[in-house]
Amino acid sequence: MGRNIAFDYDKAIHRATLLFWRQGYTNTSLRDLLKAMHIGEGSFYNTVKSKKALFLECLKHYGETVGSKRAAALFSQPSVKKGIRALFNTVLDDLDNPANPRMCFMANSVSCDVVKESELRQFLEAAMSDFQSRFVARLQKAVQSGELPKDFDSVSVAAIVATFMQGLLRGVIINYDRRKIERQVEILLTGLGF
Amino acid sequence: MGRNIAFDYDKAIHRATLLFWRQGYTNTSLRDLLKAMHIGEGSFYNTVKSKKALFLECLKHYGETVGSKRAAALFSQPSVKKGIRALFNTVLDDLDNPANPRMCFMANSVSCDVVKESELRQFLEAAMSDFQSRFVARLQKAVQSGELPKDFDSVSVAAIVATFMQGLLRGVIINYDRRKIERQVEILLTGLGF
DNA sequence: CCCTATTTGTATCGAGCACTACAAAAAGCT
DNA sequence: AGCTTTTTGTAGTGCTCGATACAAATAGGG
Repeated sequence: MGRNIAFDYDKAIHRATLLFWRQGYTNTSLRDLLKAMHIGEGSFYNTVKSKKALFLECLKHYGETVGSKRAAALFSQPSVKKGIRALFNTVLDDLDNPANPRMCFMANSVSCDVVKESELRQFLEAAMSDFQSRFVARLQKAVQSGELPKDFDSVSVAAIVATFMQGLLRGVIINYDRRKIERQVEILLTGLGF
Repeated sequence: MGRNIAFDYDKAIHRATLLFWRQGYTNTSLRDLLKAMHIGEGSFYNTVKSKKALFLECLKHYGETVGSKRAAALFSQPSVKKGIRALFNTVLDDLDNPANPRMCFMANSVSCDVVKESELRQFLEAAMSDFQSRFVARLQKAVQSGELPKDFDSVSVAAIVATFMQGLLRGVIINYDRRKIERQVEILLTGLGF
C-alpha cells in the first residue's frame, strides 16, 4: 500500500551520472541534478538520501556500463597483446563518442574533493585494485601460456599500463588527438613487450 | 604617499599555495586562505583582486619553485637517460617529503573546476606545452649526439613519459609505494630505450 | 601639522549550497 | 468509502561562499 513511485530510478541515475561526469562532484549542484533526473527534493531524499550516496550510485552505474565494457575488451581477447590494444581502442572510442563528455568519469573522480569523502575514496580504491588484480592475473596466465616470457614482471607492467591510462585520461581534459595517442600507445606497448 | 603595505606578499602567496595544494581550488575557501596568509579581506582585494587571480599567482609560484627544480633535474644532466631518471627521483623526493602534500599541485589542478576557468586552463596548457617542447628538444639533441638512435620518435616518447608522469602524480592520491614506483619507472624507461 | 593617498579591519552583501519540514496527492487495504 | 502508508512538490532551513562598502588607521608631501 501507499503511493507508487512515479520515476524511473535507473534512468534518473543515468542522467545524474552524465551530469557528474561532465562537471565533477563538488561542481554539480543538487538542484541541477534533480532537474536532470526529473524528480523533486522529496522523492530524492526518500530514496537516495544524500548527494554523496547519489555520487556513489553513479560511480557504480558507470563501472557496470563503461567499466565493464572496457574490462570485457581487455579480457575477452584470446591473447593479452590483442586484449590490451582492444582496451585502449575502447577507451579511445569512448573519448571520440560525442555523446560522452571527453573524459573518464572514474579517472576524473580521483580528485581532492571526491577522495576526502572516505566512502567515495574506498569505492575508487576498491574498483581500481579490483581491475588491477584481474589485469595481473591475465598477464600471469599469458606468461604460463608462453605468450609472455617467463621473467615478465606482471605486477609492475600492469601498474605501468594502468598509470599510463590514468595519465592519458587526465591529459585529454587539456587536449586530445587520437592519432597521436594511438602512436604513443603502440610505442609504449611495444616497449613493454606486448 | 599613503599607508605602507604591512604584509609580505611573497610569503602570503607561498602560504596560499600550500593550502590550495592540499585542498584544491574549489575546496579551499577564501576565508581559510586569508587566515593562512595572515591578511584581511581589505588588503587582499586591494592587491590580488580575486580568488582566481590568487590561484594563478600560486600556480606561477609553484612553477617557479617546484617546477623549475624538476626541469633543472631533467635538463642539467649530461645524458638524457640520467636526466629522466633524475627527474623521476626529484618528483619522488617531493612526494616523500612530509612537508609537502603528497601530490603535485599542478597535476592536481588539471581538473574540472579549475579547467573551466579559461585563464587557469590557459596557464596550465601553456606550462605543460612549454615543458613538453623543451623535453622534445632535449631528446632530439640526444638523437643528434648519438645517445639515442636516429629513428627515435622524440615527440611521441616525450608525450608517453609526460602522460605516465601525470598518471603517477594522480595515482599517488590513492596510494603510494616508492619502491614499487621506482621499479615501474625503470621498466618503463628501459622499454622506451632509455 | 594639515591634506591627500593608500591600507587595513569589520561588518555585511546577495547568491548558492545541501538538506528538511510538511501538507497535499495517490495508491493499496478492508 | 474510509483508513493507512508512501510519494510528491513547495517552501524554507541554516550555512558558507566570493566579493564589497566603508570608516578607521597610517603613511608621505606641502
